[in-house]
Amino acid sequence: MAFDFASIDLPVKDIIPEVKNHLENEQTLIIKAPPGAGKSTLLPLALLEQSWLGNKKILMLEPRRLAAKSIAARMADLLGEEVGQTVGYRIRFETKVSSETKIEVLTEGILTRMLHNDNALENIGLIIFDEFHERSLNADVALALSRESQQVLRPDLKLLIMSATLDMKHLSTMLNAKVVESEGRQYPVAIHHLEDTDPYLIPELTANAIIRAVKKHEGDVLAFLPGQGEIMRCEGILRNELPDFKIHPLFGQLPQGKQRAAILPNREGKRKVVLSTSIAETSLTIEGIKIVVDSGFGRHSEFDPQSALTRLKTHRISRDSADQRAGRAGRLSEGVCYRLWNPVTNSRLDEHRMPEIEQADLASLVLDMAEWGIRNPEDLTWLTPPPKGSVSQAKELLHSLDALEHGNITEHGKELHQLPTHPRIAHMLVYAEENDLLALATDLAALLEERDPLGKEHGTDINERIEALRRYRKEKGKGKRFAHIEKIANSYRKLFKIEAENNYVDAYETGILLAHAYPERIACARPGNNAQFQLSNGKIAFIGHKDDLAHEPWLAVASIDARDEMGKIFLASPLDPKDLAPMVKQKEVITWDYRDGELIASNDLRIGNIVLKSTPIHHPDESLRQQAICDAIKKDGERLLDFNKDVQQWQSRILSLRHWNPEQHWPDVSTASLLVDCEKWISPYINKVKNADDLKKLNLLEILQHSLDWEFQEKLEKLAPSKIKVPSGSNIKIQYDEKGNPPILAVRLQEVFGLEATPMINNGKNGVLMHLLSPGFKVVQITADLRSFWENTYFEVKKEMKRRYPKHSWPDDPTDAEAVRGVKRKK
DNA sequence: CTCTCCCT
Repeated sequence: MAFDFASIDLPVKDIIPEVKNHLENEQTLIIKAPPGAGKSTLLPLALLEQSWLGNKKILMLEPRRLAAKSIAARMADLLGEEVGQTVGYRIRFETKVSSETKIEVLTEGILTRMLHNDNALENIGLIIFDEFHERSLNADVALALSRESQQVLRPDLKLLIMSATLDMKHLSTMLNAKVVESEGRQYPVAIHHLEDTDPYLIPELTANAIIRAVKKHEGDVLAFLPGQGEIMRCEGILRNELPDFKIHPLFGQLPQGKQRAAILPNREGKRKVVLSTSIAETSLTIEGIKIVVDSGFGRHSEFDPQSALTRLKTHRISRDSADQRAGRAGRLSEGVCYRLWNPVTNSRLDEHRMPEIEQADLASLVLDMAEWGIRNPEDLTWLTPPPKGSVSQAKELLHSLDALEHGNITEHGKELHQLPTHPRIAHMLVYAEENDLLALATDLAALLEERDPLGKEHGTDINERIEALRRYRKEKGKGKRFAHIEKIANSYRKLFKIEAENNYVDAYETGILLAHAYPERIACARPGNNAQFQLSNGKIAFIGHKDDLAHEPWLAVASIDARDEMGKIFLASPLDPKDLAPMVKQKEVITWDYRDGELIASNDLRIGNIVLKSTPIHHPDESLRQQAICDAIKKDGERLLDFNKDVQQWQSRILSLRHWNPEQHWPDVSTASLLVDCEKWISPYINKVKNADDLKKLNLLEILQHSLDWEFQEKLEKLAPSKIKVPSGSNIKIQYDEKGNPPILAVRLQEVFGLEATPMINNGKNGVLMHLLSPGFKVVQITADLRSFWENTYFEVKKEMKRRYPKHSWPDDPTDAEAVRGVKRKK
């Protein structure tokens, strides 16, 4: 285990003494180091023989399997050893460690597993989080859990967080940790901002920028575009415009051979242009790039807790992503980067990429926590807490899979948690085990977890993929894609100790398995709507007209993009409705029909939102009826109820007081919060309501006034009156602002003759903003200080008014004159 | 009728 640091020249070497020093005394430390500093290989080796480590091990977390393996290999190489001796690695279904191993490189999800087996991580002395700036869900979970372990069980456990660009302040405050900063090894990159692109013109404008850049500069080009579609269009343009260049697309779905061709230096001696998705930002490195062209857009999936579906979104990238992309031009020598956005847009970019936890499916996380005995993930300390909506969706799903009961993990839930996969797939595997369908389920699990091995031209039937996988297995075929999937399927078979099956696939068996993994995605053809389906979660989805599955009456959907109006189905299987019998529920349903604006009550047989049979009910249960009305109000109350001007003023009066006098605790009567809690105030008034007309007729102002405590009602009239009496005798309505801005009193100038100063409200604490109007109700002056107006500006205004309204009275001393409503003739 | 990336 001899290792000579003197022979190595990497920037991170300079900070090693400082890091050692801090770790002597501190439990948690942050290292900020740009890529290329050498931190991932040198630091763990440098820390091996620290006395505080004793004979405990170092764990280092990596976001990707490939990185975990190659970093372990590099470290072993530096020690002159094989992987598995001093340095080993663990990724899912693959472990290379021995009793000698002191440094284990893991992918991030593995740590959570290890923590479950040994909460205290007894033989671990240090956990290193590499590439923490990527903020993957698993890294955030790993940090939260190891912090918990450090605080509760293992005060001697040390944590080292390494990151390239990150919100260091937030991180170091939250972890109460010092930051050590290292230089990078990076050549300067000259950055040029061009004009903003319209997202629809990305391929054309990127192509233009590339064509101009290759004329001005030497070297190969790497361009970042959001996705496959844009890459193909850009490629088409460049093939015509730059015939002497080698053009390489690069994205995840591309076969491995073509990916390699894009990454490796080309032999033909032609200059090269690589058109890539964000895959080249972190996962793949292309050597020899001197020019980066960045469209400024990327694509990512967003989880919608409402439907438990994800959707792909095209978004502007964050500044740290943009910097990382630009840095790709400066790895070997000086470079240049063209950005398709202007300096103003640049100043408005988000600083950091959004942490995955904010927009991910949290089912695994919530099950993990439940296994730890943590009922609410919010109870842990998070860098970014998991969003409430996603947490409650996850809980709901886990309850429906019988993994949780009243928030606690069940025996079935523990069984699911044991399996190294998403709870949905685990649930499917357990069902398969009980129904003798495991061989099929393991093939299916592997296919569901990985990228679709077949292209779009193959349609959406997942059974075609299973058959292709089985053919591959039987014929010992080639093809990297199926090799990868077969490896995972095989790992699952080993787990369950079963043999592979290579015979034909019963599509209905696939269907019922999928229906167990994705019960809310059971789909029933919509009568009369070709290739459209009603999903059990309420959503409508469509499939290509020419697709083999387009005419199936029932589908079990595996993969779907939520879209806005209608989801698009990517993978599914035919389904035999007879198999669904155990999932059919009888339910009395009362719903608000938004189209006709009335309540409908029926006794239904349903699978989620798919109605199999419906019998009308004439006298529905009163409490269900009321609940249905309240649900409708919650969803669409702003339209269903009569929020007229008077109601709005009442709301603004209270909201203003809420701002002005926080110590009085005025209730939040904004429309949104009223609707959320509508049961509390509207219930007594809706027992006769049957339809939209009845709702509209409710006197909302009266109802809301009654909902207020008597004390508040009185105070409201005193502190924020709805009207003010002016000298002319008119009662003028005050226009309050819901944000607490000064309320407006719009009144004709002549009606306030004799009023010396601005009227005050809220016990004399707040003045109104006077909009003084001409006799024709045009604003002639806005003032918060009436006295000053009379003394200064009035005479100017008077001149103008006299000219335009000569028949009216415009006295010289307005504070002493008689106020008038209409025309008062001059004497 | 636009499919990013990654992980137990």
